[in-house]
Amino acid sequence: MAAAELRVITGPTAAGKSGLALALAPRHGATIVSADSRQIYRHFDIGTAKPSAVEREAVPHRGIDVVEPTERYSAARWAEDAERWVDEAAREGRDVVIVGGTGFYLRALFAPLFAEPSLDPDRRVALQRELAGLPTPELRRWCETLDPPRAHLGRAQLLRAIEVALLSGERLSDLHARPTRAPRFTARYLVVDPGPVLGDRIARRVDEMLAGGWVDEVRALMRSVPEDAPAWNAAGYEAVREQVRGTLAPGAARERVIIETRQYAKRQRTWMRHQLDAARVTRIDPAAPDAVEQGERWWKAATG
RNA sequence: GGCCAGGUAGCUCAGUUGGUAGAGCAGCGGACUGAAAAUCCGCGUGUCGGCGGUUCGAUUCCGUCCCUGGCCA
Repeated sequence: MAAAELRVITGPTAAGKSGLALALAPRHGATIVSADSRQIYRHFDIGTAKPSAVEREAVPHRGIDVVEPTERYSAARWAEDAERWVDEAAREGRDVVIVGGTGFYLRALFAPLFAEPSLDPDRRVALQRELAGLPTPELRRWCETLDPPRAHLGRAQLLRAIEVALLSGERLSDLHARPTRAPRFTARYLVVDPGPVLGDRIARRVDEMLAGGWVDEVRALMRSVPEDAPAWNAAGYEAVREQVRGTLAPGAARERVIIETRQYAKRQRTWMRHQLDAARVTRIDPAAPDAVEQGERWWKAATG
């Protein structure tokens, strides 16, 4: 069976992906499937810019509020869930559009990850505890002997490479080289990016979040969610936590959040520039007066 | 107006006993296979406030002017 083509609206954070999707999806009776590693978490609403209740009322959404903040989610899991959401929509006779800026999640769906060997959970926890205390250069040295091709990567990747090598006896880089199952879907991307004004849009959105009660949201979450829960791992949340703790002045926290968000947007652009198949990408400036019409044309265009 | 402290990278500052300068942050580029809003890697020429003077050579010393902050009038 040939892989079906899915529409994907992506682009850096705060570019206006969601707004465009919300304009296009209802016209075609489509369900929005979110590809966003932070909106996955329940209760982290304002700072992750989740669509509002009204917007979710107007258009069915999947991929939002999927797990608790303490749970570790993953690209592989999202890809699995996303396939299910797409299938569900198909059964309901609905079209689907994937919307989100987590590039790694998109890749996991359109280029399936390798089949992970089973790793003993107990040994894994013990090993993780041991490795957590080691400085990054030390981990890098370990990786240089255990799995050299991965040794140039970041701490999170080093930990994983060491873990897999020690627990499975196989190198992650070797596992990656094995053939994976064929993707069920191919992507047609609409990359939403307003260009140089993105920085201003980010600042404006941060101010809206702050005005919308983000600090109160964080204060409440600090009471109910453990300090090291995975969900905290989102741009800006740490700065707001510091503001709540009183170790960072509100103005400084706002600046910090804006800077971190811009840096995140920059990383997304780098990813999209190099990792997305350019032949499948249509770019769009959300500020163009005919942006929705352009989106409409993209929606209807059939490729290959 | 007087005295004092400063004016060095976009920002905060270090430094040069005279041989034209370097950190952090920001910014830019890049990596990325179950934590990805994460995790990492690379990139530092800037009239050293202006103008004169001394000197082979001044960002550094001297003079003067301008600007900023503080104190005194």
